[in-house]
Amino acid sequence: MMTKHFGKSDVSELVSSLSWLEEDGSSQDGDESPEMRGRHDLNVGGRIRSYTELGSEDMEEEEEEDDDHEEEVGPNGENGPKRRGPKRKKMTKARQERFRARRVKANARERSRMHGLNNALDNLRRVMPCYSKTQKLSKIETLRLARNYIWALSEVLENGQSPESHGFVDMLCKGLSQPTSNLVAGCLQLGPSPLILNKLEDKCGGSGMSDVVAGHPLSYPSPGLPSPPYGSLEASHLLHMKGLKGPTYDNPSPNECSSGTPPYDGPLTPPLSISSNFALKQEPSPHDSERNFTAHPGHHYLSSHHYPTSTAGSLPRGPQAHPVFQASRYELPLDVAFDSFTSSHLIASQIGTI
DNA sequence: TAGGCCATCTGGTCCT
DNA sequence: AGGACCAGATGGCCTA
Repeated sequence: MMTKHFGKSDVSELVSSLSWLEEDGSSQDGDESPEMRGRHDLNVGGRIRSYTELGSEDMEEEEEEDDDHEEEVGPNGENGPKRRGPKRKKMTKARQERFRARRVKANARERSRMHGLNNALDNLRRVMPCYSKTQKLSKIETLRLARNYIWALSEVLENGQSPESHGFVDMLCKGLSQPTSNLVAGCLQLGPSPLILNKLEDKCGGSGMSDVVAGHPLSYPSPGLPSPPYGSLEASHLLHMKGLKGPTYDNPSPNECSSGTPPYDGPLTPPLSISSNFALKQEPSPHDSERNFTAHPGHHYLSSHHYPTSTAGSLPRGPQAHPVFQASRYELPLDVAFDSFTSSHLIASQIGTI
C-alpha cells in the first residue's frame, strides 16, 4: 500500500489555510459575495416559514402574496423593483406535491450530508490529543485544536521541540476557550489517570504497553486527579510522541491497546506518519513567514490572561471539570494535583518560584 | 434568563 | 433536471 507522506511545507500550507480559525467568532461576513448580500435582502420582511408549518392552503396563500409583491410600490411612489427571472407559474396541486416531494428528498440528503460531516468531525476528535467520549469538543473547538495540533507537530518537526514542552501545550491551546485549554493542558501534563493505566495494563498483560505509557513523562500517574470525562491523552498519541524521541522506541499497534475509548477504525494518518516525516528533507515553506503564530514561553497557559474567557462556560459541554482541577487554573495546588517532579517543576517554573 | 451549540429546514447557486 | 454545497433562519437543549 502506498502511503503519502506529508512534508513540512504541506503542513504549513494546511495550517495557513486554516488561519481563519484564529478569528474570534465564526462569522465570515467579510467574504460574503454580492449575490449573498442580495439574498439577505430577499429575506428581509419576514420569517421564512417552513413547509412543516405550512399547510397546502398556506402555500397557496404565500404564492398569492408573492404575486402581489410583483407590483410593489416604493416608498416614494415609484414602482419598486420587480422580481427578476421567469414569472412563477401558478402552484397547482400537482406542482405543490412535486415541490413538496423534492423538498423532502432534498432535506433528507442535506441531513445525511450533515451527518457525514459530523462523522468526519468525530473522527477528527478521536485523533486529537485529548479525545473524550463524554466531554466532546464543540465543532469549532475541534477545528481549532486540529489546526493547532498540526501546527505544533510541524514545530516539532522543524525545530525538534519536545512535545512535552510548555511551548507545545501553549501552541495546542492557542485560541481555544479556557475550558478547552484546561482540558488540553490537563491531558498533556497530567496524563491519564491510574485507572487508565491499570486498564492498559490489564489489556496488555502488564507488559510492554503499560510500561511504555507509564514511563512517559506526560503520563505520570496523578493520584487524586479526576479521570475522564476530563479527557485523556490517547495511548496512541503517547506512542506518537514517544516515537519522536528516538529510534529505539518499540511502537506497538495503536489498535492493540486502547485506553478505554472505542478504537478509531479510520486511518491514523496524521500522528502515525510523524516519525516517518523525520526522514523527509524539510524545505522552507513560502507560508512560513506568513504564520502569525508565536509560542509564548513563560506565559501561564492555565491563566485567564492568556486564554480569554469569552466563550468560557459553554465549552466543553457535559460534566464540568473537577473542582480541584478547576481550582488549579489559578491556585495550582501542587501538593494535591501535581506530585510528579516533571509537572511540579513545570508549573513551578511558570509561576516563578524557581 | 441569556448565551452557546446544535440539528434541521430552506432557497439560492453551481455543476454534471 | 437533479444533486451537492452553502449560508440564513429557527427552535430546542443545556449550562452558568
